[in-house]
Amino acid sequence: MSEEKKSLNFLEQIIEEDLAADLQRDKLRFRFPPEPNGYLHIGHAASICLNFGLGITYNAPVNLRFDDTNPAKEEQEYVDAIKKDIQWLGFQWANELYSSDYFEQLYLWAVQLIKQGKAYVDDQSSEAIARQKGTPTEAGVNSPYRHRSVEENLALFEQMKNGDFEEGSHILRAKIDMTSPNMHMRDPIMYRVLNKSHHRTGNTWSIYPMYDWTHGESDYIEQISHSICTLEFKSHRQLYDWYLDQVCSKKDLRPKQREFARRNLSYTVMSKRKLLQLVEEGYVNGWDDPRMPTISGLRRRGYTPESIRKFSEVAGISKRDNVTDVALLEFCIKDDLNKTAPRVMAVLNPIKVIITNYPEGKEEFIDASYNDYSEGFGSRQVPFSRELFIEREDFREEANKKFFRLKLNGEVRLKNAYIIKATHVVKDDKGEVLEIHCTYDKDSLSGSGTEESQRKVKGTLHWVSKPHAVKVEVRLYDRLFIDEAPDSHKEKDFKEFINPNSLKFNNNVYVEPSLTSAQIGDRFQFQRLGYFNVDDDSRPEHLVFNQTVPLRDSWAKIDQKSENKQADDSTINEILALAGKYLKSREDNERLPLIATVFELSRKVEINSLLSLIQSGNSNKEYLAYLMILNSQKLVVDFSNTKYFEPIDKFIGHALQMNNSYVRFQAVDFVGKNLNFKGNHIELLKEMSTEDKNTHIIERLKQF
RNA sequence: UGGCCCAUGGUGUAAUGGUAACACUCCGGUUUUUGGUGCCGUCGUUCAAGGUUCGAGUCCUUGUGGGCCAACCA
Repeated sequence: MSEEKKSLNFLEQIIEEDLAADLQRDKLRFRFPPEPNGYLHIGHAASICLNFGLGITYNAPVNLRFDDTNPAKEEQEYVDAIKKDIQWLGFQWANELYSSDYFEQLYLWAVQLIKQGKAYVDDQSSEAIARQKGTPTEAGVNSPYRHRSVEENLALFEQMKNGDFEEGSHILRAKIDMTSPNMHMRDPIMYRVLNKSHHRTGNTWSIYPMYDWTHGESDYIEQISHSICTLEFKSHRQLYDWYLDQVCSKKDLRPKQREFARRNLSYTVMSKRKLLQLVEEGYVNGWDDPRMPTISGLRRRGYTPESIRKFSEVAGISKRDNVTDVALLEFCIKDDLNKTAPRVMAVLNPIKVIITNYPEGKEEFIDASYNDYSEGFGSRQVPFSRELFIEREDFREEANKKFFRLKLNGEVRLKNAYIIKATHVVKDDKGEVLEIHCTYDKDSLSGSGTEESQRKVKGTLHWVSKPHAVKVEVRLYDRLFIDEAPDSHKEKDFKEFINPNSLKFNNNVYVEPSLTSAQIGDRFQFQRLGYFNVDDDSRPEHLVFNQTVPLRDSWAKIDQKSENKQADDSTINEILALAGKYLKSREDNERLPLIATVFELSRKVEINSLLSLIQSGNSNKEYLAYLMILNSQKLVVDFSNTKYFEPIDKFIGHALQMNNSYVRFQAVDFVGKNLNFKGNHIELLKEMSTEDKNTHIIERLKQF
């Protein structure tokens, strides 16, 4: 019975307050106002899901309004792409509208303002106007044309409209206040002369209205109750309201602008200008390149509309600057596809297996479910024969018992098929394995119900029958940038952080024959590998798959660790627990013995074990533990060796900026003991030496 | 010599004066014919200092830090 009360974001709260005050529910109306000068991206999805979501929860209309007041940048191509993306996301607008629909009304209102002495034509150059405008800290001065007569203004504006003037020679300005602390109130431009053809109005106009003059009035015309935009428009609100004051009648609804923070995603850029740069300069193959954070790129990559809507929902809405971890987006698509994608088998890096006791020329068709754990997926027939492909990574001649896969004299289950045992290998002259010879247990067929089929074998491999296999192309993607926030570095161009390995082609992939009927856009889980979809470039004779996102691979982590490292694990876990206690304890007399124990234990830890950990740690506890281990190693390890220096240096850089003062102290202490780490963080350390909140840190910094 | 906005875990968001919560990430454990999924668990000085209050993440003041504002762009 108890219904979970979902908390409202601050915009929903504003709406609820308005409803509680005097706004009638049926007056609620929203809009999504893209400028058709680029493609929609995942940041826009936040706004789309917000506005259209509001429309759904309040059963209110949502208009799609193209903000097309600048004919120089806007194109029909973008209009079409934007409409397609919104529909694909699953939303339907009440009306498709254009700011340019209101050019006539806007013009009439402008004339009215001139007549009221609230707008004037300025003949100065843009440079002169900019100079008079002042700066955020200095007031502007009035234009010499500010006090023209109404008649003269009317005549000039008429000439502007008739196309009698050159571009840039005249503008219409609102007469507000050149000394306002808000730059937007310093006689803002309402109209400029632009002798350009517009994608909708053609050559009817040679004057075009500016954003501020257009947006609020368009909201008013459409009777939008809540005009939601991003935070950089906050300072425009005063002007938005001023313009509204000029035309709003008491009996009509007066729109309200409210702002929220735009959504940023780690390891990518989100501004249209930068995305356009990536497209135009060939860093990616178009707006819908699967590496792009555009809606069209994500769609081509294999993302579902549901996953993007879910992402927008869980990422939330607020007014704080943010960089959302791309892992959250990846979680959303994996979560969706895990429930919806059929499982099939594909081998990305094939090696041949010959089952020596399987009759030559024999083939059988095994009924394999598309999803073992969920109803309704159905099944298909998968061919099995004497020669198969498995992944090269799934075989080792020798391996320890943590390796659950195929090794010589070891047994493994072939998914949906038989248990096989590797007997020997055939190699080329370079010693590379060409064939793995195996025997199979003919009574062990999956699902046959025999005692042999129920045997527990530790590993299960995916496979493809060699004579039946279909060769396809697979495209593997990695993040486009190697830096978490590539455009946050003031001194550096964001393109310096482009990942050179963001796209890999693999033309030597074998898939099961059922996939020959796959259509463009179809999504699958390639068993044990990841989620893939059929790319737009795919043809029946040459199938192309995109890797949407890989499956979690916990083996990769285990495999990286040596035997030594695994022995270290328990020690490190112990230290981690102690570090947790340390953070929790309130008294120094609790902490001191903890430190002593940690240092004692730390000497047992090998530096190599630590290296892989420090690159993934992110909690205070982990940072503190790893720093204490590092601090105990001074005598044993040569930190100047670049193999150690680089990862540790990066780690220290992060640690110095952590909120927790114990973490910062340990990091500073480490630098103090190992001065070669000072170089890259010198600015930060200088700043800390005067400004850190913690006096112990400042004291420690004074020592070096 | 400015105006405005923001500050809660590694990340993103809740808590609407009354026990700081949820999700992701990370790290453990467990289940498993996907080393996937699922399930369980570990990890917090609410930026600082004052003030108001029986009680402050929340209200006030002052700092500090970050962001936005000087296109004939939106």
